[in-house]
Amino acid sequence: MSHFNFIAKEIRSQNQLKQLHAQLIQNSLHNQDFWVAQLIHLCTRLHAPPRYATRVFYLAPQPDVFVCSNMLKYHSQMGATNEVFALFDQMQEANVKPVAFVYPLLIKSSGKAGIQFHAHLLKRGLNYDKYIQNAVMGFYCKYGAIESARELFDEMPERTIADWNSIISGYWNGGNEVEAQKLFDLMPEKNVITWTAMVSGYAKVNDLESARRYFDKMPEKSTVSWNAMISGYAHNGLAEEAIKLFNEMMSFGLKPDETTWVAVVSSCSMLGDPGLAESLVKRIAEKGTCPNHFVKTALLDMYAKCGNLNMARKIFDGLGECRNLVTWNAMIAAYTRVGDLASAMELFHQMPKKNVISWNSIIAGCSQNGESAMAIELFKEMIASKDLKPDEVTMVSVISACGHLGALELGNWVANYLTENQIRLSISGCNSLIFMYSKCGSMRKARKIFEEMENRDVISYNTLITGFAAYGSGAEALELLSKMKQESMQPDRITYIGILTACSHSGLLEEGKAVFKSIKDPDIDHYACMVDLYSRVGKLDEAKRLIDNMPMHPHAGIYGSLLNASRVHKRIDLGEFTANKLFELEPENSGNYVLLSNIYASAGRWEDADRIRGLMKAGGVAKATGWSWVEHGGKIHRFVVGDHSHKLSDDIYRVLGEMKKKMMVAGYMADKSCVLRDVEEEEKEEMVGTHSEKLAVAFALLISEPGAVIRVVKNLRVCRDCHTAIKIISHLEKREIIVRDNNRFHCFRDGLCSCNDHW
DNA sequence: ATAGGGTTAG
Repeated sequence: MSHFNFIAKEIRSQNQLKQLHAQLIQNSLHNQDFWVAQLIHLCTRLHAPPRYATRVFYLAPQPDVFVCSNMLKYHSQMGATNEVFALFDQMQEANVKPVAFVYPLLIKSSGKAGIQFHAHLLKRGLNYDKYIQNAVMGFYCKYGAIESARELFDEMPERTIADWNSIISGYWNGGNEVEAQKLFDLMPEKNVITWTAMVSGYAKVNDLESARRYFDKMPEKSTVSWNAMISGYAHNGLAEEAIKLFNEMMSFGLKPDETTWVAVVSSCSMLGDPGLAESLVKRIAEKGTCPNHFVKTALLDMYAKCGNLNMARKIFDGLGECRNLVTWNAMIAAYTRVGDLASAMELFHQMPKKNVISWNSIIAGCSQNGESAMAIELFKEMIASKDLKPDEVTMVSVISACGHLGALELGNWVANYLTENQIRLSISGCNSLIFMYSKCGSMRKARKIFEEMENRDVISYNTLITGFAAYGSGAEALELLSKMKQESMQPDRITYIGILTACSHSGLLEEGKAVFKSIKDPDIDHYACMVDLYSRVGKLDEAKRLIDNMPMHPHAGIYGSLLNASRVHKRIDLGEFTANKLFELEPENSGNYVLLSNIYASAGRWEDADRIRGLMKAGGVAKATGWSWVEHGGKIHRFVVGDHSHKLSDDIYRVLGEMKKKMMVAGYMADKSCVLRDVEEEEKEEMVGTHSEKLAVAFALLISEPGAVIRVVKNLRVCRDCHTAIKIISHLEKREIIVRDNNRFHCFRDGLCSCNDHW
């Protein structure tokens, strides 16, 4: 027996555990209470799967108090509350009198019902066992009832170091740095646990300098202390620091344990460096550490973030019964990161249990992969089930989805949900609200959120500036820039892109030039904005000169502005030049062919126009599919050219027909005669009017209150024909129509559009 | 037997 006892202490992996198990069977020791208790103890230490642990438990014909207690501890560690209490009931039925140490476990497992359990213990007079007292205190700390914990602490006739440590951790738990510090200074005697609690406490409130100060001052350090410091760095995104400290730990000849590896591996995930990942895996193998499921999950995440999805999936599959919520969530996030929503969705539906992070992962995944409507549907599903409360992360994704859709009704509903459910937003949460209102064209509300924020970061400014830029409010954008300077907030490259775009959309040439001059290191995007600005105000030769003199290679976006301006100003020479550059840079973009063809057409050079159209067809260049949508009744109604899929399709076409008739009668089509020349039937159909924009506007006319503002969103640029048509509709129907395309707003009122585009 | 460190989402 002593021989096996020695072996038991050396067991470090589940495989070794199974070997020991086999040996016990050979020696017919496997069903003795002592050994069953030992095996269960090892299951707890090694996080063995529940199926195995349960099998071991049933080996004992009549489990004694130790077998039961160890099993209870196992269940407690696995968070299997039901099993903990079922076993406790069993023990009472079998008259196995629980030893004191079972009670702390029961308190831990009883969750928020622990308070009743405490009463139960008081009744039985068990309250004065020092372990139970400590456990009750720990319970109060865990659920944030720090005052009750303190009451117990103060009433204690004598306090152990463990009691001091518990109460200090309790204060750290609630982020109460001051009180934790006070008690630490008051403590008559401290141990390594006390010091480590201080390190991890400061790390928790993101004060890594103080954490490090305590870490360096510690009279002795355990592996846990090192882990606390390394994880502290990892949690705060300081991956390099974490790895540096880990190397230092190794140079002291200390042995890293699983927790160390978890922190180091997760730091490596942040860096996304596949080479580092590979060397790390090698080091883990060299050290002979057998990765537990924490390490494996961290490795899974690391492989996924370093681009090796196959390896990640292999670990996921290999984890089998050890898969938990975190593993599933990590794998789902891995798929959404590469845009594989189908696989992510499949896993999401397969997972046996979900938590807030599961929902957040899938909602954010949809939101970031262009499936905003799906993100909102999932959110509705989440709150309908009522067993999980959305948090700020959920809301940020949902708010951002509303923004992408331009769905103001939904956005307002979500904002209401925030106040009703008292979800506080941090800076980035408020930023997402600014983004949402900006994208919905509600600049007044966007500004209000901005102004009511207690603290703002550069992203707050950039988001609002970008909003004003899209809305064509150059003056407001410039005002924000000077406000930034007043408040000594440093503008970054995004700020300047926003400001220059704003100048461009408002035709503020001199202001734009001055800002451009003030940028220290303008990059290619700033040049692109300037080319756009010159182009829009009609200074095409200056735009060309800027392109010729810029210190970097121009990209497609730069020529794009100039090509469009060449069409507006009928500059065939520049149009040909820029179009040819663009055919080289992005041969599959149909827009460039269409633009050049239109330049020729407007000059009456039909043969050239046809030649370019032919070139496009020969090159197999397909037009990008455009769609438009309207928000109504909390739903998104989407349309494509010639769409008949909508429920109200017949009515929509009726309204559209009426519009067309009115337009024809009023003679609006006259100036468009050039486009109604000899074209193919299919093309004519498109030009006359079943564009997605027109269908969306017709739908909005059909369902909205008379006189109400119509809001339409288009995924691509609003096309020229539609622009003209919507102008006319706004005049005929006396309606304000706001159309948002991929980068700006067109506000149509009484036959005019707010944008400076010359079609 | 009680107290300190762990993986996932914006």
